[in-house]
Amino acid sequence: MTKERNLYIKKLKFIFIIHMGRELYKFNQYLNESGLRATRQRGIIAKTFFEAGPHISVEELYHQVVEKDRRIGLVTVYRTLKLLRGAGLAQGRQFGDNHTRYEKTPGDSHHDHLICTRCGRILEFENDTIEGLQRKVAEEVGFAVLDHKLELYGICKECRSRGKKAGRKAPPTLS
Amino acid sequence: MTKERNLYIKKLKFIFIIHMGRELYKFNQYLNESGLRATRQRGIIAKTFFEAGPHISVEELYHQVVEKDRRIGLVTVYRTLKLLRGAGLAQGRQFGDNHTRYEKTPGDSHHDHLICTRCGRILEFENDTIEGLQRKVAEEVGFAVLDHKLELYGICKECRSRGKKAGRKAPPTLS
DNA sequence: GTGAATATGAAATTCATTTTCAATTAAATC
DNA sequence: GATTTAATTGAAAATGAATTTCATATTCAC
Repeated sequence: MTKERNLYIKKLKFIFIIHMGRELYKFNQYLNESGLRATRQRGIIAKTFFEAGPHISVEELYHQVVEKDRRIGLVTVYRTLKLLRGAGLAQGRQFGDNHTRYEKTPGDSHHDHLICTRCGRILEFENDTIEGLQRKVAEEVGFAVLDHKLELYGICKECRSRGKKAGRKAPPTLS
Repeated sequence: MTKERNLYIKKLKFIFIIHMGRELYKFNQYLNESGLRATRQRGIIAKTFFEAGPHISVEELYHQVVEKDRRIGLVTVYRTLKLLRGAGLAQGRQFGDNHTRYEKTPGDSHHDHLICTRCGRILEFENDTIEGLQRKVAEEVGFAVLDHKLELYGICKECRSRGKKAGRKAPPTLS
């Protein structure tokens, strides 16, 4: 009976890991390798983070987490985000509004941001030519680029057409 | 006697303004136009700022200011920097180390940054081709760019050659 | 010189984030 | 399954960059 039971438990674990998702699996791997615990709270927070839209703030993530488990504290969200950063699964970004935004670390790709200063919307883009030129610029001064940030601030398409509709009036406040 | 005296005072003011420097003059203009006072503290702080090296932190600016006038408080430095920003004469920058750096707002030009993650040195660069491509990328999605930030993080020339000299040893700590 | 209103410095406060501490809990071991 | 160890948690406290409050000082128009 014991062999069958162990086999049954192994099957359960296997199904659980498959069901978990790749990023969550990676996070658990990181925890194990680092001698850290895979707690319920960390699981919920990480899962919520990986399912969240891009550029989520701590406050927002906390709200989403609390909907799943009311006992989780804000501190634990901060701590788990720090771990996710350490695991290379999350990156913090600051777009000048005092609220750090978190996004999943891209795999092998890298993207940059267009930030609408009117409505706060954040768009992503990629351009290989720009990235190549960046590398070239850096090499000219003997600088080895490891990472970069390119942020374009302006008015998005929607706000622009909204501005036209409003005519000469002040644009709507979207604070 | 009164006419000669007024003429003499006008001459003094003229010489003072010439001696002041262009940026300081602009700051004073901004203060006047805004109905704000041109105080001794603001003058010292602004002058110190305009004479300081690029990418100065608040703490550093405060230290330099205090060497000129010990009675000036840190709060006044913050306040004056805020005014300088409002006047379009200063810009704050965050390179991810929790210390806002301030630099003079460039006239009609714009520059970007190379940041050495090892020694903290910050270099500036400009590349018109990249800027043109940025504008093009944005236009493709109907985005009107007003401002941008391009930051390249990596290892500077000096740290790279220092790394070679150190051979297999850990590079020197420059914190 | 006068006086209204801005500005200052010190202390207090705010806010995003981190640390402390007592209690809880995950996971290794038996 | 029971025990043990040490990581982890949540609440409260603390940190640090930046801002606000408040009584006093100061600028600048008249």
